[in-house]
Amino acid sequence: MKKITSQQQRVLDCIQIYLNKTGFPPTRADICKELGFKSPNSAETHLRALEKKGFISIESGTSRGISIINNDNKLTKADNEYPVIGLVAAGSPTLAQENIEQTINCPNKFFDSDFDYFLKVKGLSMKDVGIMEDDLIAVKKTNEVRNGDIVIARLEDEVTVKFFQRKSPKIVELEPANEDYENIVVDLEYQDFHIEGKSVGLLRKN
Amino acid sequence: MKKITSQQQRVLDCIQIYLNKTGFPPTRADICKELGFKSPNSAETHLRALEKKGFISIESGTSRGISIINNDNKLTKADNEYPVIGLVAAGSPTLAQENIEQTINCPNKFFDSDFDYFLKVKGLSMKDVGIMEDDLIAVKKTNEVRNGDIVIARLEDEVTVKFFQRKSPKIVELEPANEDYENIVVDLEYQDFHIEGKSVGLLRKN
DNA sequence: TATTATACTGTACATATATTCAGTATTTTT
DNA sequence: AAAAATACTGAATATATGTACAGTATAATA
Repeated sequence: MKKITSQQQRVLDCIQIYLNKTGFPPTRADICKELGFKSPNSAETHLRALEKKGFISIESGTSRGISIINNDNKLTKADNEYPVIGLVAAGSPTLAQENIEQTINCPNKFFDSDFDYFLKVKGLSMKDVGIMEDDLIAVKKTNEVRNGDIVIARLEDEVTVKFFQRKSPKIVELEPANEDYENIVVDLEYQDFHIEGKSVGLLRKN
Repeated sequence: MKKITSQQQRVLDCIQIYLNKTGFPPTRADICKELGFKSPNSAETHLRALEKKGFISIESGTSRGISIINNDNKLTKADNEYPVIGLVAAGSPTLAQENIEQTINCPNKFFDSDFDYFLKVKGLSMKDVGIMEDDLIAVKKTNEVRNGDIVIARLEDEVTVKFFQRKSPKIVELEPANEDYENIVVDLEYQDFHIEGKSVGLLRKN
């Protein structure tokens, strides 16, 4: 099996998550929507690369004709095995094999909304709302968030958990829940900013 | 679940077999080809009937947007319904029917220790360790607790969640995690005191 | 008995979708 | 240094597909 690139891994994860959520594979457009691509050909070329490397098979001329081949990896466990991903200082919290610390067996409808993975929290920037170090946040992958939502956001190469506040069409503010931390003002025009998802619940083991 | 007809069962089986074989659901035409129908509407009407009866779900306007709804709780044998008990100011958190607000389906080995019920938290006396109002504490019923454990204790008629500290054979201190609250010193000789259990985890829905 | 559900055929069409072509740019490999 | 792979945008198109409409016929139900 040839080496997979990080972007190709994101596409592969996207397919698996879509499958878990809906029961059928995504279209090229679905992948674009999920990962922020603007052309269906972006998804297409990634799919062809994944097919060439043996990670998926594609049925030609068939809508949603994608199937994941190597099902012995941890992503394709039983429906209710959720990966736990460490909140690393740099890079996105991808579902890449090396980022999965463990998996947790959890009912699919455990929280009020469905969700995609658990994120292990580092730091105390949200301690005033009871999010402590090593807590597990149930994250729903989406970029449809509202003001006041607790979001998992990537700013440049750093991933953080903060309150989301849209100040203007081009300005977003990330607000911590800890007086020792400052608000982060994001200028969407000049900074690389992406919403990974939002918190739909929390789990703590002690 | 309503009764399924033999033809509808054939269609349902066809979908499952197609899924196992290809990894994605069939189209109407695929079903027709497999079962010998000559009109896609034959498949369509069967699908609508299966949807109406709750066997499948169909995503409107979506190619191959069929997913089989499996209510097989045989896979989730290790799951259990755990009661959620409100933390009332007076009285013990008993498992009496009238105290159970709801139940939550949760794997038995969800937390590091087994547990007996969820306690819904009132107040903010433990906010500095991230236990907020309406959080659900997983409680293990026991009176074997150690210093520093988060315990659910009853003092006279009041139930609270606090840190446990044994000061002497007859003196116990209950310590909040909130500077606005005072430590509670308990004299076991003169006060009615009982350990209901200890916290082994926490669950929050938002 | 009237009505609804089941079980089809057959045609038609809007749109969902795969896929090709034309570009640009960067990185990796040979 | 050249070639190949990666990583995209954007437009265009053939076709794959869901789905509505028009019928026919039988069985189950109220």
